[in-house]
Formats: sequence, structure tokens, C-alpha cells
Amino acid sequence: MSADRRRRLTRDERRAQLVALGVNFLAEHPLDELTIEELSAQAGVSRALVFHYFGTRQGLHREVVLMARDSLLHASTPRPELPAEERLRDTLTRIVVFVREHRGTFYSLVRGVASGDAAIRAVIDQSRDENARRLLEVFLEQPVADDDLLRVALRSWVGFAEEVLVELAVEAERPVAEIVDFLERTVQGVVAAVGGPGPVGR
Amino acid sequence: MSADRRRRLTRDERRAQLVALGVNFLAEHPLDELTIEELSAQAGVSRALVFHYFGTRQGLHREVVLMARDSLLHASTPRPELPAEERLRDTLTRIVVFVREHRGTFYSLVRGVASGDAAIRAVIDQSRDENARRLLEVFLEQPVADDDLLRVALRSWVGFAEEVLVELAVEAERPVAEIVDFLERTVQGVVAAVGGPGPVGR
DNA sequence: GGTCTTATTGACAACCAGTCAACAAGAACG
DNA sequence: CGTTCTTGTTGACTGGTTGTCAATAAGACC
Repeated sequence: MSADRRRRLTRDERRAQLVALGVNFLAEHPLDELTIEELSAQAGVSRALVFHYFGTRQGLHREVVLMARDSLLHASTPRPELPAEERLRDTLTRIVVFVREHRGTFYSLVRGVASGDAAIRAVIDQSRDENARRLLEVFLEQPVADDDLLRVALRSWVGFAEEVLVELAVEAERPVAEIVDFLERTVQGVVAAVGGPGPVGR
Repeated sequence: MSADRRRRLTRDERRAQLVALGVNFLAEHPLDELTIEELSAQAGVSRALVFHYFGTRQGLHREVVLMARDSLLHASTPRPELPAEERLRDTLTRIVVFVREHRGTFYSLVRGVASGDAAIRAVIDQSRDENARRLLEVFLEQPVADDDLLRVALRSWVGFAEEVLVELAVEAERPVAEIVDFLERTVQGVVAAVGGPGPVGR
């Protein structure tokens, strides 16, 4: 509460403050409990100001989810200098660590966001797309029978991984290495399944 | 619109009518657009009556989701007389067919429900639990290294399958048999991954 | 036809989203 | 240092939705 009464901020400062407060809120509450009144009260400003910056309640929600999502994506950006196998393991490890350190945020992102608003769902969908794309780069070197099916498989495996992370990283206390091992083996298992029931070269 | 003006129904009849209208609505709209006003108007009754039966908006939502969920679970109940392998394939086939015939409902269930309300999320969670339990019965005969991990794997694979179904059965038009093949292979791949990186006996 | 149960309703209060014209903080300028 | 001007900020208003409750009336039972 370092806010003096009636201090005037630049557009960018105020915007950043409000979004940051929203992300903090998201770490401990589901998105649909984030009300304009709540946020404006925490920021010590009027409700009208929040509407001025975000237009609508859903506009605010979109910005908050976008910021939280980008934190996660940024924290788990693959290191391109690593070879495919190591890169996958490194990325998975950083995801698991991030989820452990921001359980509430991660949980809200993958479970607490199913807004009827298409723009908000799109933000989450883009996250799955990006993660699937990163995986595709890892597995692209292997020949597969059906490219389109591989894309679906990887995108769906992201959903699988989200569930695993919620159960093993958010709610339980499994060692990070075990979770990473498990994720690594299952993604390989799923990719193998795309190629058909035959033997899998890794 | 066979409703006469001011007809008085029994509690069970009225309740069933309102829930059924809610489920129909869910097939074409996300849950959070289901408002008391909308439902009461469609049923030709007062808003107060809906509150009388369901207490709160979330109470109504819970009942609607519960009914939609049970339709899905009922339509895909495993046939215990079949051997494990056939039973899995039969169940998966009926799920895919059901999803095709009720795309909107399925989509709303797995994507449109992320209410902040714990009771509503619990309804969806129970669905995943039940599906995981059914799968466990199929795979229980095989020895696995880590029982708890198998449970997590199957529960998470349900999330994987939901994503696959949305992409291949709801949004795309892949043949049923291809989807079932793919689901079958991936669940086996995931179960194999639980046992470790070694070869998989099937 | 009268009475009694209870399904049903209209009216009321509280809360929240969204709008808009008006206010004021603080920088720019003379 | 006072004035002007930009623009961040606000109070007041409207509309819509949730939730409450005492009152009403449909229909069964005698």
C-alpha cells in the first residue's frame, strides 16, 4: 500500500498495476470471481477507471489470463542450443518447477478458465498450440505415418500433461525428476502410437 | 410449446422439465450463459420458481451438468460380459458415436465448464474418475511398476482423450474406426510408459 | 362446495456491468 | 508564478441479473 491518495500514473503504469493485481488474484481465486469492484478496490481507484482501461469485464479477464499465460510460456521457453532430446527434458523440468512455484496460477489457468467468451478461450488455446508446436520441433525428425494425426496427438498430450501436473505437481509432492521422467515417457508413447502399433525407434 | 397457461406440475415433473431445458441449452451455449431468466422464460414459469427448485444459479448449473454428464457416462457404460480387450474397444466406439451425436453437449462439458464453484467442478471431476476407474479394470490384469502412477496416467489420459475427441470427432470428420484405433493405441502407449522405458508386453 | 396442501408468483432489495459528462493532477507555456 | 491545456480520473446514472419472501391459486381430498 505505498499508494498515496489520488496519485496519477501514466497509462502504462496504471495498466501494468491493474493487470498485476489481477494475476495475483488469479493465483488464489478462479477467474470468474475477479470482479471489477474487487480489483478497483484493491488498486484504490474507481470502478470507472478499470472500465476505461479494459472496456469490459471480459476485456480485463482476457488481459489477466494473457499475462499469466505468457509468464508460463516464457518460463518454459525451449533452449534452441540444446539437442532435441535434452531440450525436451530441460523444458519439461522448467515447466514442472514453474508449476510448483505458482500452483495457484497454473491451476486457475488450466482449470479455472472456461469462459463462454471466445476471446478468452482463444488465449488458452494459443498456449496449447504453442506448446504443441514446441513439441513438434522435437519430434519432427522422426518419420511418422500421419502428420496431421501427430499434430493432434501432441496437442492432446498437452492436455494430458496439464492433468498430470495438476495431480503430481500441484496437489501431490512427487519429486520433480520423477514427474519429468513420466512426462517424457508418455509423450514418446503417444508419438509412437501415431506411427501405428509397430515397434518404436527412438 | 404444449404448455397450457398456468399448469401445475408435480415437483419431479417440473424439476425434470427445467433440467431438460437446461441440458438442451447447454448443447448450444456455454454454461455461464445459462441464466435464470432465460430458463424460466423457456419453461413459461416465473424466475422465482426456478430459484425455488435449485436455490441458486450455481445449484441449477450443477444439476444441468450432472444430467448431461450422466447421459454421457450411461451411453458409454462398459459391457462387463466382454473380455477386456473387446470391452475397451466397444466402450471407446460408443463414446465416439455419442460425441458425434451430441457434439454441443460434449464440447460444453469438457470445455465450457470451469466454474469457480467447487461443487460444479466436482461433477466433472467425478466423470474423469469414473472413466479412469473403468480403464483401470481393463488394464489391471497387467503387472505395473507403480499402481498410483497408473491411476494418474489413466486419469490424465481421459483428459487426452477429451482433447482428441474435440478435435477429431467434434470439429473434424475422421471416421469413427480411425479415432477408436488412435485412442486405443495411445492409452496402451501411456500405460506402457508407466511401466518404464522397457519393452511392453500386451 | 368447502378446505387444505403446496406449487407458483409478484414485488422488493442488493449487487454488478457498463456509460458519460464533468473534474482535477501535473506538465507545458508565457 | 500564474494560466492553459492535456488527459488520467471520478461520481452519478441506467439497465440487467441474482436472490428473498409473503401472498396467491391450482387441484386434490373429503
